[in-house]
Amino acid sequence: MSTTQPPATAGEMAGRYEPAAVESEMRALWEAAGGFTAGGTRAGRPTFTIMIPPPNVTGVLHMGHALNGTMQDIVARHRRLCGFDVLWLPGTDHAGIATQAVVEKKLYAERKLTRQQLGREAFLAEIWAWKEKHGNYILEQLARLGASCDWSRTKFTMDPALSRAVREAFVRLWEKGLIYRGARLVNWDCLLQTAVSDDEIEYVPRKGRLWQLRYPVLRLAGGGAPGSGGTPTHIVVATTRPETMLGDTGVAVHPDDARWRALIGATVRLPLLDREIPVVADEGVEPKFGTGAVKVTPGHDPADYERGARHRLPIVNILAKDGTLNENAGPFAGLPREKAREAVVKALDEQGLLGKVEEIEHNVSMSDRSKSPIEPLISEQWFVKMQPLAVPAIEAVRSGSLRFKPERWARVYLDWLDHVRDWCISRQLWWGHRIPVWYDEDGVGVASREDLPLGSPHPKTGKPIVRQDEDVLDTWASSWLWPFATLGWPDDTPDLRRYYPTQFLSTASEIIYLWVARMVMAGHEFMQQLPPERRTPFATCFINTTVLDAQGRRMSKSLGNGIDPLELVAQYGADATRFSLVMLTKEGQDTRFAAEKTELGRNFVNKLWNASRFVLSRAGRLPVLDPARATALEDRWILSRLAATIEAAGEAYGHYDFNDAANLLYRFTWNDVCDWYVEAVKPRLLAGDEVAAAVLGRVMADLLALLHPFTPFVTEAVWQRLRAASDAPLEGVLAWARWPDGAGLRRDERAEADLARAQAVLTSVRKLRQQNDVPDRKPVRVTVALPDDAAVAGLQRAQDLLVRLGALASLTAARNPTRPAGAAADVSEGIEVLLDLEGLVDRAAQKADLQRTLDKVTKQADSITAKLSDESFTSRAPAPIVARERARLEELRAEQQRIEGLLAS
RNA sequence: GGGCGAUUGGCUCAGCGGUUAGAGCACCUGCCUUACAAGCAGGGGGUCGGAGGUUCGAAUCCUUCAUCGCCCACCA
Repeated sequence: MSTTQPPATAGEMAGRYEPAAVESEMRALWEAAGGFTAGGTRAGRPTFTIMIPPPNVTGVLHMGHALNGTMQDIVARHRRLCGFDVLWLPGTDHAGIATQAVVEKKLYAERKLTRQQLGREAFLAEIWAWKEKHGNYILEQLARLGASCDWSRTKFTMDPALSRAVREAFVRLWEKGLIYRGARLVNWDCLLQTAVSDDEIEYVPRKGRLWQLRYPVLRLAGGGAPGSGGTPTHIVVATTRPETMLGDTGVAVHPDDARWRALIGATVRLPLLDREIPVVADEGVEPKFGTGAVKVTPGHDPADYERGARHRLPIVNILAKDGTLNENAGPFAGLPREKAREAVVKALDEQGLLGKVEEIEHNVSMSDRSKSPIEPLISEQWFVKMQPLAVPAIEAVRSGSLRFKPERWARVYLDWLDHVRDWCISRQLWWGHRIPVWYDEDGVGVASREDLPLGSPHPKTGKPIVRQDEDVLDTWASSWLWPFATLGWPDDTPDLRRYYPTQFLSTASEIIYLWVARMVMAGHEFMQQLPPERRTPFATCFINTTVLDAQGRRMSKSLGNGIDPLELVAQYGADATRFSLVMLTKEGQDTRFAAEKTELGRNFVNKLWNASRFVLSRAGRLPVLDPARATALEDRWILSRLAATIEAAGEAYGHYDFNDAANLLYRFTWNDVCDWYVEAVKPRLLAGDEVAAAVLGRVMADLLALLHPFTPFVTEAVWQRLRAASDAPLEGVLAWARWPDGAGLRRDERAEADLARAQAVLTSVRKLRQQNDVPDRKPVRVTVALPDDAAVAGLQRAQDLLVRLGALASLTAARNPTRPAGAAADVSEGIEVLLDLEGLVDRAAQKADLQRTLDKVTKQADSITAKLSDESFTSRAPAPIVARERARLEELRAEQQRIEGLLAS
């Protein structure tokens, strides 16, 4: 084998932008320049803070993260360019259940060990070891997308400082009486053996059965015998979970239901256990469903729990924590719930107490985490009273200290807060913040900021402490403190004072309840040293769109339809991935995405790269622009367009309208700069024209800054090259440069109109060339007829440009020029363009084309004529609108005449 | 059962009361023009889901229907 020099890649040879090398080079450049650490030399400036929604430590970057990270980075980079001291703080969430599950699985796969076998301490050590090894993976992935986070301030929800904050918050709430422990019906995950919150369950439609069970009536309300007066001897209830009948403590019917009214107040016998239970009247029963009679199982159904409470029915719990039936299930004790269901049905059937059985589709509640069915179960849990915390969180939106974008999400937020329920914060897990409550021998609990060693005296009772609560806190009990706990709270740190509250939170709609609302509550509850409007943890909550697959389905692991953002980065580049996402993502609108769509961004980045390559290689030194010397039409035009673009882009960025900003910059870059300006100026540039070079230098520098938030790598790379070639005093690193201020630029309406007219003429010329098989570079004599003197003058100002770009032998412009015989003709915008072909014209194609234009114009003219002859329009529409229609009609008439003239000749 | 969103060229989406409804992709034609074929030039194609209404004027506002999607809700 012979060794050879690595050849230039095919891509480089062909002028293709190759992102991989540039990206790592630029990251190194930023790193060398000090990285994106907040404060430092910018300590004197106004701050702009973004807290990353901490992804799970177990996480792997998916499209949602990529989109969210891109949005935050766009804002961070834009604000940095605008001169702010930007802190974008990164970090990860310990994600209790998810992480514990990952490590448990690994432990079992590798060493056939369960966590119980290992014991609490050793198991936690395993998780920490896992976290140290893999915990930063997702942040590293984000960095590859270009995220300009302050990596020196990276936080983790179980860092000692954050853990301290969690404990402080718990104790404060405890002291205010907002934390209580109680036996409540919770959503029990039998697989993970923990409670999960309402927000962590989902309803999945499943095929099931609706069984009718017959409970014998023992005696009527007044003590009458069953069946007397024609009353039913049995009450028939319908259920999808027959095994829960073992926990029934009543039967409910609607008070107005004629079928059962006679049984209200009666006592019935609960079969199998021979318990006597009452029949109660409850408005909440839907007579039309099932049999109209509902078994009431307060221990195992949330609706029944409340119904039972209304009628003071006792609660019987028949389930153990692992999902098997307990001693209250009598003969069925010890059976797993599925087996118990069969056994109960069989037993009832044997006693002739089973009624109709129907196949139905119904919603089954499933645990988000384990995907196993949720069993509502009474258990002792810790709760936070939410009502008092919700009040200021509602006020935050009402007063405008918190804004949602799109605004409609505010209602979702408010609706939830209006009906907020107490938050079950205890989890029967090991991985998480252990509940800081200690008990004495009588079981009297106390919350404490400091650990209470076993044997030490209980601060209230004085009796020795015997144990700490076994449970840990819900993960959200740490992440709701994220906006300030990451800055050092509860200590009064300089960071906390400087960077709280934050300005921008970007997240997904799914966690408005779980996270956003709770952070606002926490901000108002725990940051009371600040005035109320400054307690709100973020000024804007930006809700991202959902990235769907090409068929419009959610991307999910189980469907396998997800796209790995890093594969896009590898294939198309980080800039291309980011830019494509922004171009395809309109605020508030879900996005259908397929990998190929990244070509959009890749092509754009490539275009930008090549345009700059051309300028930098052909222009020589780029002098500082003196706007006074930029007198050529194309120069005045592009500078005017630049002025307009800076203004519009600034506006769009400021309003977080990223899609608008990207579209606008795309068009300016591709159409205005590349298609027109660079083409117009090529000969000048190659001839060493300094003004053209200076204009290009200015346009490029400003454009790179405008695009930098979207495509940081390529813009930085070009900036570095531009800086080396330019006499302008450009900052050393684009990432910390200044946002274009438009100095020396102004809108030039006349230049824009002149150029638009020239573009129309040129398009006609090119069209005629193609129609008549005239090669692009063969010089042609062109005559243009224009509607008025102003247009004629305007076209004359564009003469040089037209001759150059259109390869014209001559250009004649007048209102009514002499028309050369045998010319090819085109009419558009009231401008008639004639190409002198000395009779070599394809008459048929010509006529067909002109006829089509004429039809269109005639149709429009007719519709305006009708409009103008309508009295109600002319009298009621605003005068300027009517005048505009009149003017438009005149133009159309003139155009009609021109075309008719051409068709007649 | 409520709430929200969507329905615009073949596809994916902009436009959200006022001239001729736009873009990218795809398509047709001609071009390897020394920045870019991941490109250049030119072109064709939609009356804006259906029906009603408001208005001088509606893709844009209102009502209603249809279809699709998301969220919330204790129909056992």
